Amino acid sequence: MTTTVDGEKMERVREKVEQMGVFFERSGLAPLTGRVFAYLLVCEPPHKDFFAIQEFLQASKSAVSNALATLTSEGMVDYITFSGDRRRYFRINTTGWLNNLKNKLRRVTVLGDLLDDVLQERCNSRSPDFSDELNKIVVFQNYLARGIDQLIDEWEKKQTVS
Amino acid sequence: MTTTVDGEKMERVREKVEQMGVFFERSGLAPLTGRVFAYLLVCEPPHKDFFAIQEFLQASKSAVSNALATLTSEGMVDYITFSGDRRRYFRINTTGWLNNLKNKLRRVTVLGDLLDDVLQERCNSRSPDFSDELNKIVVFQNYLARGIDQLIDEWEKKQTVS
DNA sequence: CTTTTAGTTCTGTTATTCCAGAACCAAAAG
DNA sequence: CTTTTGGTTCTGGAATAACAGAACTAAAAG
Repeated sequence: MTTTVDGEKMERVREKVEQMGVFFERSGLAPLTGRVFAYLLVCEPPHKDFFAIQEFLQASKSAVSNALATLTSEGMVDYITFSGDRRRYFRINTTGWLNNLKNKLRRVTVLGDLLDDVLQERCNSRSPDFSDELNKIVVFQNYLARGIDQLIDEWEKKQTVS
Repeated sequence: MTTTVDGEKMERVREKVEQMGVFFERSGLAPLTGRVFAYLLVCEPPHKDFFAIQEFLQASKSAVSNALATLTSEGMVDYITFSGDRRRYFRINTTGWLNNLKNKLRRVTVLGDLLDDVLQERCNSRSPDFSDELNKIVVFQNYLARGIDQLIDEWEKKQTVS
């Protein structure tokens, strides 16, 4: 029996998937890939087989397959199986995703490194004022990179304790 | 007189522009827009007029114009003028860029907020173990968001002192 | 061995992004 | 007022990304 309450919940889920889908899209995933990930985050139970995903998102097999392939290769999704059922039940890989998030955060060093090269090149230029301001940004980036690394390390320490 | 040394320097500049251009591209800018920004970072002196940019990047007027328009509207670039010369000399707006970087960093809260909604929806679901892991990610995100905010605030405090 | 199922890979189409070229505009110079 | 200069806006095309559909594969079921 499908009640009105279920229907409303369904509607909220759909909205959530679109909303979060856009977020993941903006953070680098293809539109459908983002929505697959979003769906796996909000669906109940939190693992779905290929067809259920395809059905919910009204997408083609190939698109879903590719989306799941990139997500699994990124470590953000994996799957479980149940004996006597050869379907794969895809789900969020929380630890993989977390590592992903951490790695992205640690990548704040990159800009600082690039700018460091620029400063090397600029060291005897005729515009020291600009170099100074650039240097300020380098310092800021390095300061933040260090800080973020430290935050992550501390958090990991806390995790191993508890 | 163009010496070999100048030529080598020029070559390094070109490489740098491509390299950094890719970086800015990956961080959301259109390819040419990224290279314009990269060029303004490495060029000497660090301000160039429209034609110089166009010339260096071998791009069309419209493309350069649009690139500069988006960069200025983002506050990452501005321009100076010199009396008796109606050209605009475009340059990196270091403070605007820094604000940009800060704002992007502060946006780490977004994911946490989105996931918080998901957890609300999940609160009486049949898979508390997954909810727990999701919650762990929410906590991590919030922890980091707070930490980053604090890092930025502290850095700003240091700046006002000196 | 044949068929079905679960999913992948290949091929082509559609949509979007990115840029070039030309028309256009405003201000300054002649 | 006309022309030149510095730049913007509009229009179309080429490259790329995202997806659909069909062909394909491997394993399981019959």
